[in-house]
Amino acid sequence: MIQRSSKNATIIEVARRAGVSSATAGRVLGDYGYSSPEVQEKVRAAAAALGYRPNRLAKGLITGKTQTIGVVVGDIESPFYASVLRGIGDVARRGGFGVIVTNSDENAELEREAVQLLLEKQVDGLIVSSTFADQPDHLREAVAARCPVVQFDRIVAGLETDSVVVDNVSVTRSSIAAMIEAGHSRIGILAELGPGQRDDVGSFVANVDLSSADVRYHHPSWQRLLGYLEAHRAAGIEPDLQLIRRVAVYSSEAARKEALDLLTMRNAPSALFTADGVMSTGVLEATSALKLAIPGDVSLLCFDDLDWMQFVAQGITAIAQPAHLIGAAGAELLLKRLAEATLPFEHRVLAARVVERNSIAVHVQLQAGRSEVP
Amino acid sequence: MIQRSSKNATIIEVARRAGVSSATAGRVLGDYGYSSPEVQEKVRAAAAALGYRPNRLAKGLITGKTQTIGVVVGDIESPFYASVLRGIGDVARRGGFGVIVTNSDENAELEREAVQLLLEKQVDGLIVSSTFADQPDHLREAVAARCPVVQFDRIVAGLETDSVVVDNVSVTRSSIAAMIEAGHSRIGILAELGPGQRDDVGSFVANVDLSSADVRYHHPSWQRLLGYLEAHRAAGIEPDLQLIRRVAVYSSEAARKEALDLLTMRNAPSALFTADGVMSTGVLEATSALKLAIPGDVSLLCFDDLDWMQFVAQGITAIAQPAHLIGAAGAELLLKRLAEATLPFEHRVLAARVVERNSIAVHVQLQAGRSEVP
DNA sequence: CTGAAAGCGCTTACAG
DNA sequence: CTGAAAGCGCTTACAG
Repeated sequence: MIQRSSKNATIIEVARRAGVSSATAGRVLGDYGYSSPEVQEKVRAAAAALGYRPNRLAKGLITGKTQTIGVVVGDIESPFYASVLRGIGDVARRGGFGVIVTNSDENAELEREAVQLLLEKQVDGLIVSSTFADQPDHLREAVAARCPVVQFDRIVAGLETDSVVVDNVSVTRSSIAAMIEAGHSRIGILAELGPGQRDDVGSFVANVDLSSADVRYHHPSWQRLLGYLEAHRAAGIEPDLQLIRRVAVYSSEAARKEALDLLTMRNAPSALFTADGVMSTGVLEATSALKLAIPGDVSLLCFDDLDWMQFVAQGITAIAQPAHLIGAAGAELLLKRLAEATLPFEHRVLAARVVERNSIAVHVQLQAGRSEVP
Repeated sequence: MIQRSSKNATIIEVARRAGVSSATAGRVLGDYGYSSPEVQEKVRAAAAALGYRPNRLAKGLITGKTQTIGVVVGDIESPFYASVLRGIGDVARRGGFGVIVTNSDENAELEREAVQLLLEKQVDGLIVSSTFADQPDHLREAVAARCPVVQFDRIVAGLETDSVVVDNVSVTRSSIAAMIEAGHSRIGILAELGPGQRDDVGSFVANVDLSSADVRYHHPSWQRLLGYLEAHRAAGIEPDLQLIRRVAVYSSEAARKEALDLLTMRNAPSALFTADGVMSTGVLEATSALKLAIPGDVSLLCFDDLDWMQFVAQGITAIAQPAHLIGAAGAELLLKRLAEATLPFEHRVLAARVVERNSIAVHVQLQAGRSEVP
């Protein structure tokens, strides 16, 4: 009969009931050290009778391991982060780890507080999409405290951590190349291009070294711009700065305005590339206001970190980040490092998938030419 | 100068450096008991110099409080649960709590393991959407171990817990009433109606006591059927069992088949009510296959626990659960109980919102009549 | 207001 | 293979 008392039985009580020392009871219950089969049976019986439940706090205090991963995301409500968390959670469960999740709201101070809390809770490792560009002191502290960190989506330079990102440059390059091949020569790009770069777009376009390793530290939307530029240069098309729209803030309202301006300009683009889901939403609002059909009047290719399914449902080609895999890969890297601290740091690059409706290839779906804007 | 050593300083080292006892250092750092201003200053300086970071494991072990909430959801990737988690996370942060999140995949065994893990980690309380109908032993154990539980979305009967749910019956009743008022007399309903009821639909319809308090323990889709029934009875319409479709599984594929059958039956309904987002997806696939317009040929009202925005974007009226508020309310209830264990248990019922595009009212948007099915 | 001592529930050397 | 003792990093009575 399992005892359902209010306070949980301890190893000492189990030991007393089994007639052994607490060290021995600990060995069989904690599954370490040696113990004879007879003793094991007695202890387990006593534990079951008392409804013994191990206290992981005490174990963590003594072993220095809590079997807990701390995660910092921008906003758990965003489909991208939710999916990443799913991937993390699956791998963590298999490894017997718990996951503490915190939202940073992409806010520096909240991120710092979150990391602090997680370190105080003695997490074994941290998986973070950091909002910091220059001052990642809190992450340095974590590393210094021997708490391994895995970065994903965005990478802060100069930290000794593993990382997982999507190959933004190459997947954008090949997708834009397909648009060009389909007959588009004037392709607009709408991207946040917010943080992480001091340059204005013009000097970025003029000066960026496409072969530099620093590209990995650019924020995703800048990397996507890079892929856009590479595709144009490969095709011998000089990119028109008028077609490159920096929305600067992560807001569909701002994107809508920029898109309206882009679509009604003289010599308007025949196709649009949006660097993320919020930008896409802005474009859809703009085309709806202008009564333009998509696809048809305008071809749209959407790099989506939000809910790409809704775009695909509308016949729009979307580049879907493997968000679930990002999380799983991050957690795998972390668990690997927890198992063996001496591994060299790993920078894992995942390929995004191009997703289309009815399996129509990108270059088929895209059409050159569009009707006049009213 | 902050020391960045690999192992963290303890209260004992801070005390030594400050020239006080560890008890005193603990008092000022832990913000409890008395200490003179001079001592406080010395201790704080020493702590800063050593880069002291409190170990919450040790504190938790001794106080019995970890400042951690455990949450069990079906799937963090679902927009409904993600939003609930956002609400929980916000309230938890304000209260200085961390949140450990686990996915049950609506699987009994995984849910049991998750709760077990959370209890071993000594969470202060649990917020759970349980998949269990009859055997919530794991939740009983939690309550017995003085770990307060808050249930949401679905409620298991017979547990001494707080709970937060949406008022499924009344919001469905009034929405269906609006459909009836708009001229629909044959309204189809597509609902999972899976777990939690032994009855078949016919005997449920015949026997259910609408005024019974047990209604709160029905699963959401059964409650929504109840609202559907109430609206019909209030309007003096005898519900046609042919129009009530039990999909039984939570699958859009199954919903699509059922919807196809419903829409092509003799005397087909002029309007459809779908009890959740997966059912809605199935209906949209079916109407698309039949080349029916929505709204127009068919009026659709969707009770959505998934991403209602995409339905609204298509001009469909949706009933949106206040998922964010569900989470916040759940966390608030929990924190309240943690502060004062003797409160009576609370069953909080939130009203869902009816969301429409362009503020068109439900009864305007719904139109009677539909074209023939090919 | 401060300190010495005990203890939270475990695990870890170290003897036997 | 088992037990007595020490200790993880804190907090809590209890004296002073």
